[in-house]
Amino acid sequence: MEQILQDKIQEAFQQLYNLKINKPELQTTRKDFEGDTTLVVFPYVKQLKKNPVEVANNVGNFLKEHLSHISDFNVVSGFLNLVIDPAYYIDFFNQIYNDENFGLTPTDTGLKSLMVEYSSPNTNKPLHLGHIRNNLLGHSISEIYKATGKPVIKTQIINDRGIHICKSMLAWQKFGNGETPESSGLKGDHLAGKYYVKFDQEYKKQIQELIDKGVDKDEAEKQAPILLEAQDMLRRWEAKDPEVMALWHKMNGWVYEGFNETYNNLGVSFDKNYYESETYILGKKVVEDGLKKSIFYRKPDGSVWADLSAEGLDEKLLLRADGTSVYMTQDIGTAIKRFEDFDIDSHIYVVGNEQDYHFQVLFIILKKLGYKWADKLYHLSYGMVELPHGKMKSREGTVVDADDLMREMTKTARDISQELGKLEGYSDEEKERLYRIIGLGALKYFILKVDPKRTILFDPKKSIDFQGNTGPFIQYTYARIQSILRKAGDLIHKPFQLNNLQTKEKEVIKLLKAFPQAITTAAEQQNPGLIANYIYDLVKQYNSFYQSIPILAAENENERIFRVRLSKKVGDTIKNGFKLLGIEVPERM
RNA sequence: GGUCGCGUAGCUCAGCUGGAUAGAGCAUCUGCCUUCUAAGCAGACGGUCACAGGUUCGAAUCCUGUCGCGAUCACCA
Repeated sequence: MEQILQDKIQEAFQQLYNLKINKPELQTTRKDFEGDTTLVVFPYVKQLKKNPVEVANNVGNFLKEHLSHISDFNVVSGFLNLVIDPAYYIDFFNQIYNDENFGLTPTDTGLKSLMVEYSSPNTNKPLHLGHIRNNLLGHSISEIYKATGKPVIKTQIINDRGIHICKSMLAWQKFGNGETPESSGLKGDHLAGKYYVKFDQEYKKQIQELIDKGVDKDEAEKQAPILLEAQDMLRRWEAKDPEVMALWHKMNGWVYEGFNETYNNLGVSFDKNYYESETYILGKKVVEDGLKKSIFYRKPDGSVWADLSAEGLDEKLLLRADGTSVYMTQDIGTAIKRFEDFDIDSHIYVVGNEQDYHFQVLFIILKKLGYKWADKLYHLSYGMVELPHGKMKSREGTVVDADDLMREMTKTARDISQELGKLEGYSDEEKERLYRIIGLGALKYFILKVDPKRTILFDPKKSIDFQGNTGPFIQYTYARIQSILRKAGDLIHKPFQLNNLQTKEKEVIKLLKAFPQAITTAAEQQNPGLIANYIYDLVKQYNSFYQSIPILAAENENERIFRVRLSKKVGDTIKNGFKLLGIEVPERM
């Protein structure tokens, strides 16, 4: 329809004014004016040097005459408001009604795959609130891309090597007394985290002892025996000392189990894991090749650098003087390996905005190295999650743990639900499942609806609202629709004839129509919030319709059938849209 | 100091490829359960879109500058 209308408008200007115009942009008419879609004629008036009202009227008349679906029009200054015949909406609705997957493109389009990296944890401590935003964004953007027909491979890079890992291993070895997840009842990642903290405490104690003995602070920080031990352990790790390797495998195993539990609860998953311990070697090799080709250069001390001053950036270190690799080196290796391992043509990194510079540099270096996919790499950068009293600091104990938070959300959902007492006849098991769906729905929606690049303010005490623009509000609407469908019985299968629509119904259909566009735009902008806010608009519009005109109370059976069907379609769209956000939807609540 | 991002109602956020009177939710206040689920609906109150210029028929939106907040500029990851 849009297409036809645009063509016709071009034709109108051609015939009436002999003016060739670009594809005109149409916008939805503001609610306070009559009409469905609006053409702004100001841009053309300028070229024609004519009165805007006159031009708009002429074009309006032309369209009304030549297009059957334009039933009327009105002109307000330079705005031409076109009224579209209800039959058009009814036709459209009937077309999409039976398509359960309306708006979703199947993933067998033959397109090449997209790889999405997200989560990317360190193996020395559990996941926190920041990871939750990361995971939700990564998972959701993957689902959104799939919905546009692009196959997606989800991956994470597991940061399983380095001094921080040795710190928790060492502290466990020294103070752990053989503690295991089983013996302590702690999740594996929390156990590792406990000893990481233990290391830090011990380290600080030793520094203080040295300072008391008269050693100066900087020196004390370098000399503390426990730090020297950790550094020694790292050297032994790199030399593949069997004892250290055994410990490393054991503790990492615990951590992975813990992570998997968190991922499962959060509803995210990965198709392929990369381990830093496996990819950093390739990075070193590539950098050395680049050095031979003079893409990089060596400083007198032996360290290797990339000169990016031509790009307006700095010099960047790629290999230390002792030949060991840095973060950048590893990421170069990892990127190349991924494009070798998989038939992909693009790649998204979901990583916080504190690494904006890192990725800017990484992409330029890969381009310099001649990889033609380098300009198909994207950094989905997102803002920090801040707490009311400031930033999260692990040392100050102000980190919000991911597992705790999810448990807390479920508890809040339980408390509120029990207060409302709506779940009679449900088994305890069903109830618990529902509390989880609602609690996590609240959390996920709260985080995803915000533009990724913005900093989020998260107040754990107030927890999360269940009213207004929230996940549970939308879930509730879905549950109510299911209730209508149960009561409506066979009504839904009956044929019907309808010639006119209420204004609200038209609004709801317009929104349904916009669903595919919302998905495409969300994918392009890598912003799940667009879908979240789209669904909210739809639900809001639908609710206000539903309340003012009880669906099953219509006198005319045709109308009743149509309203039930419209409800079903709205329900389907909520379900499909929420799936893209990784949010479940309840049959009853 | 250089670079990047952000600044919209008391609070949390939409809107930003320039369009009509800048929108929601929370909070405060007023109505609505004999209606398919009131976790809802209708309404009221609330704004110098940080500030100052510029571009134009038209700017929250684009450009420049200023201020404020954050990130980054590591031989950490």
